[in-house]
Amino acid sequence: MSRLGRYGPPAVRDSYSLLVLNVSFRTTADDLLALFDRCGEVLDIRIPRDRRTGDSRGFAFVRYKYEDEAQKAVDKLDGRTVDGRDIMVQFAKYGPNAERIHKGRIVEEISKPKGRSRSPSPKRRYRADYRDRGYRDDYRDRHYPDDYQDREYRRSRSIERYERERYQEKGYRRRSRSISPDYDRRHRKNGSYSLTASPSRPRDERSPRSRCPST
DNA sequence: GTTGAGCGTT
Repeated sequence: MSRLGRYGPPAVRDSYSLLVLNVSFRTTADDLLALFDRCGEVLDIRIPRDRRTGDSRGFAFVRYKYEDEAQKAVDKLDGRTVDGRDIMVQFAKYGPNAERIHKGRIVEEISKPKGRSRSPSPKRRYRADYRDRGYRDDYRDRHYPDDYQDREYRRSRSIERYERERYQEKGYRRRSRSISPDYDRRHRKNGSYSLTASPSRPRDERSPRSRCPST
């Protein structure tokens, strides 16, 4: 048991990970570090990115060293507005937290009645969904776990809507031979609109306020 | 350029 005091890298069981949801897509780990570091000793912050696009998925993982600091961060930073979005901080289902954490969702399976009519997956996703959206066979050819496809499916929903609206809008413009004068003015350089105004944003320095006051 | 329920890399 005694490893001469050398425990190696910080194990997960020795740290407490927090899940930060509702994070803006452009929020980086550095931004979160500036907030969470004030509440305690942050070991590391990881922001999972999409394997295809590489963009942030909208959530991050903040790993604290002590539970009391992590709990304080949840109580203080939970609901705080970051980058224009109110983030949601809660314990992640990982490490020692997964055994005790009841926030967000029930991890235990005791709430699963067997006698009652079980409710299987009401929504069944076929690969046709991906093909319908125009995805290549390269992606569906790979064997991903159900969890992975589930996540990808949820993410693709927003993209699907965006592409659909964009396509419909374009088709409408195309079909419409006669363009309304408003459209012409909007796309005409003569009509200076605020949309093309110089986005000179004053670099407002961040005010280092102690979000987590010392006990 | 967009979107918004959730659980992750070495």
